[in-house]
Amino acid sequence: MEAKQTILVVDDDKSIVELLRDFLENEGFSVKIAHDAKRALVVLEENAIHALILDIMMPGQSGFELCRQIRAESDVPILFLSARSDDIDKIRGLALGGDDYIVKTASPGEIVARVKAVLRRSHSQPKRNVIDYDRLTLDLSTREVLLDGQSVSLTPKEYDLLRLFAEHPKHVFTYEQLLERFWEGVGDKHTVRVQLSRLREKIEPNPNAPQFIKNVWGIGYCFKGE
Amino acid sequence: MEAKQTILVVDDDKSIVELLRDFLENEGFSVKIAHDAKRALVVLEENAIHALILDIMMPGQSGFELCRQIRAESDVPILFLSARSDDIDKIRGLALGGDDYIVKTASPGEIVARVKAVLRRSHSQPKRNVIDYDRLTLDLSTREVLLDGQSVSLTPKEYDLLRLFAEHPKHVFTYEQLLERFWEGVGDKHTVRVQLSRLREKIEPNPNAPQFIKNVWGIGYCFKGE
DNA sequence: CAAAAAAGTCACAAAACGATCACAACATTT
DNA sequence: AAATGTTGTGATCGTTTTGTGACTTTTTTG
Repeated sequence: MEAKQTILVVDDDKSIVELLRDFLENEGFSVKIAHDAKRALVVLEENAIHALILDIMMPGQSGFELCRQIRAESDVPILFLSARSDDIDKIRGLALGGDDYIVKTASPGEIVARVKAVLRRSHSQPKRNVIDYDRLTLDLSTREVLLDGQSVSLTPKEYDLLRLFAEHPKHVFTYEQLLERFWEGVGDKHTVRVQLSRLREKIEPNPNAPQFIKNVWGIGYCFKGE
Repeated sequence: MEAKQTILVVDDDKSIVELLRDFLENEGFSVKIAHDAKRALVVLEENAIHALILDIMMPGQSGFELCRQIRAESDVPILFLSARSDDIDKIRGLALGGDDYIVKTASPGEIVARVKAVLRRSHSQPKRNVIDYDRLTLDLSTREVLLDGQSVSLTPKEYDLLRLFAEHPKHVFTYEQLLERFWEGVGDKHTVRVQLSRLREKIEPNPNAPQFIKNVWGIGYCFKGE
């Protein structure tokens, strides 16, 4: 007794778009098409879109940039589409807010399954804006951070960093990725270290033996959520 | 049923580039051009490239060096292009990460066939980010290494070495190749031995009788994955 | 079997890396 | 404009990693 769900497919490659449209319509989805980022935003505005499939590589504005723009306003599930699966590690590292990642060579069945999976997730969990670990809690809507129930006041950069880490536990972020994301690519590893040192000072029960933000030698940092 | 694949051709010789472009476009590939290494990296960054054709001899940075740089971040198939066929023997075994080698005098048909072959190979193996042997597991995205399920902490160099070996089981790497790849060509065989000794200490169940990294007398080392 | 060459191990020093402090530059608020 | 808070840079110190030399063990060869 469900209404038809609408998926927006964004890719400049028409053959891929057609392919995906076939798969998805066969499974009972309604499909909208956009061939570039600008058009995608328009379609998104004018239709009730339940999920997006987004090509990373597109002429003009990239899928990355588009994702960021969409995320600024909406939490609609986004699936990234990439030609090469080794891109996917890089994308995960960038933590752009994609909900899943598909390789273009994936089978029709797999693609449809992934789409259904993110839809299921987004339905059952109508947006969680609190990240909760044993002792540490982030409220994403108010930017409030609690350590053992006590409010901790973080600067903007500290909070943004912590949020990225807390949203991706166990993932190793390289210095380069962090610089890319928080310092527009210009800057020094040292800057990252100092910033994280200050963050630890505030959120680590014992900053000398960090529990949450761990260093990975020669590479970068990683968040451990128990 | 497949999307257009994009090939990046890197060669300073414009006539060769044009020739290759014609061949490949005739076969339905999309072709990008770069005349030097620097430009190639930019193009690679900005486009979804499915394979590279790389001239070995180029002014400035050589094809070797470029290949190494690319391999540091990606597993995109690389075909080397050389004027003389006797160069090619030298290149093979250098373990630079090239996937095939073409002589410049090869026929259009052969070149296209080679390109298609590497593409097929790279597709059928959708690039795993976990390398799994019976007792040893590498997670390429988190750089985590497990021995019998137990986490092993490796230094950056140890991990990089292990990864190379684990990715190319049964392949014999000479001291020279290892020095070339991990020590920028400067260094001593002794350094390699010590480094591998330390690595064995950590990953070999019995370091006195190595199971994974075996020595090849007088030549170098080799990884046995059962 | 002995000598030579290659490989392995250990210990120590040099180099690279990470954490922290202090201070200056910059932005924000009042 | 002063006060306050935030962020980047330089200096310093402790830690981890890595290269080198001395020494031992193993393998090859005559």
